[in-house]
Amino acid sequence: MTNKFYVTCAIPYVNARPHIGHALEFVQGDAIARYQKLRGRQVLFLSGGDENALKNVQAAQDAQTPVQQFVDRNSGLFRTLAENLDVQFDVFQKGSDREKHYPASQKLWQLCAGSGDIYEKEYEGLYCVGCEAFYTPDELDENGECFEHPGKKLDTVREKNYFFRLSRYRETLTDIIRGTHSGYGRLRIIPEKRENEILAFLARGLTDISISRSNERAKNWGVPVPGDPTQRIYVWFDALNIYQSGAGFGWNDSLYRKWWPADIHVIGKGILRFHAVYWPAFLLSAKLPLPKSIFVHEYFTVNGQKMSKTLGNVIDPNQIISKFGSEAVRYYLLAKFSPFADGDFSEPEFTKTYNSDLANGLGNLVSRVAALAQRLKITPDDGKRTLLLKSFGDQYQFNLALETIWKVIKECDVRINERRIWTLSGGEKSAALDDIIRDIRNISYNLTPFLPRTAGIITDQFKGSDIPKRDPLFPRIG
RNA sequence: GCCAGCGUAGCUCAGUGGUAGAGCAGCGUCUUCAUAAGGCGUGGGCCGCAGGUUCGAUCCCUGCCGCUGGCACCA
Repeated sequence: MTNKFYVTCAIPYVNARPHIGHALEFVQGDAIARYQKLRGRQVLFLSGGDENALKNVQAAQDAQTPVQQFVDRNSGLFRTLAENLDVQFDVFQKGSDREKHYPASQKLWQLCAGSGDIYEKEYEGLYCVGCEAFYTPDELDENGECFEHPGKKLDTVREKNYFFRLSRYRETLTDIIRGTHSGYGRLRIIPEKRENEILAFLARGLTDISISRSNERAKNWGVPVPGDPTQRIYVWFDALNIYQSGAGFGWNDSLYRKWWPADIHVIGKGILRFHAVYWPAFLLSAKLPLPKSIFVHEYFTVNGQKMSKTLGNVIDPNQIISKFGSEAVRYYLLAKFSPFADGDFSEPEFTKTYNSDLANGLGNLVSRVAALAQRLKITPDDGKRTLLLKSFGDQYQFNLALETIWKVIKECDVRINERRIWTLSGGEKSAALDDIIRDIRNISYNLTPFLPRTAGIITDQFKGSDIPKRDPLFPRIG
């Protein structure tokens, strides 16, 4: 078995600021990356910025900022969020990077073209000049006009585009996702309900998709189509390829061969089709290896309502982090939600969780044991560890993994009470504490993927024979 | 409209063809080593509604109501 593990987070659109949903995905990806490191694998963890979309150009115009400057600034916001959460990307690949990403996308295009899967076709659609976008009839109101610009007739526009022969890959993709293909390994979609959704989608048949835009429509922004300076590569064909371009594709073959294919793509449910159908189809066409799995998380509501700009309830994760600390945010996001169901983010619930689990649970246990251990000789850390999370790597159910760890915390509290350790003295007391401290060392070890900073502090505090008393890890709030 | 899933204690959720479970919140109590923390105990549920199958259904089937997701070029 290979010992490398390549994990990606989705490449966020950088036309707006990051919200709490981005924080969730970053933290999930980071926990997976750190877990695989804990298991001894060499890990590459990537995200990036989807910077070539037309929406970025429009948002930049609204902000009266040059496009490159705009996407650089907004990409920076996502990187800052990652840093604030202790999410350590090894690579943050920008889509506007002309040195690595542009040639990588053009290479993918040429490989697909070489397989005969790219062809020219007249595209005809209803174009709204106000939005500078095409619409399908069902996206319009009863007057056949777009919702943003009522009263404005849409134009029927014809344009030459390049199309990708997606239809050709329906059966192959179905077999690969089912795990019944003879030549390719299974592309696993987690959880199963999302796999079923994709299989149902494939069963209905596929039509070819447009993968380029005219310079005019693309506002001269994006990766030029190889051999046709009048067209730009459509953002989806281009953005997915960041997973490869960030790992050497098109500019460093040995690096690419070391890491590709991705072991897991962490994504939100809204972009599943692009990852489970389009992306593997592009790779099949290019005769490149396919990713091994796709982890699909769901979305947050805020106090019971959908997050939206118009409602003004978009949660800025940086504010929550500065109020509660990054470790508390990581804990809340990972422990208190099923990754496979929508969850409601509310600050009162956050505070409750913080106090009961982190302050009263983990933090208090660490404090009380450190106090009990004062002026005693404790058996130093022997480095022996038990991985409590053996089943975690299958489905990545962060909430269940943390529940398992918190059971051990509870058991420690119970043992301290039952044995009334504070009434013991001398060797009896040291022996009883040795037992508890072994568990605490084990807790911190198992906590590493989820709360890396806290795990580090506890490991350091409990490594020697003299255990220092320190300030509370999580001071109570309220 | 069609397809899939969900609807269980105040809150978040687990669960099984045979007297309903956990965590948090509440209440009582024990304890004092600890961040007024910890342990133990306890109250509280027509298991969405209406039928059906069954000796027996929260769990299986049907219908209805409510919510969520999918139904192609929408990050």
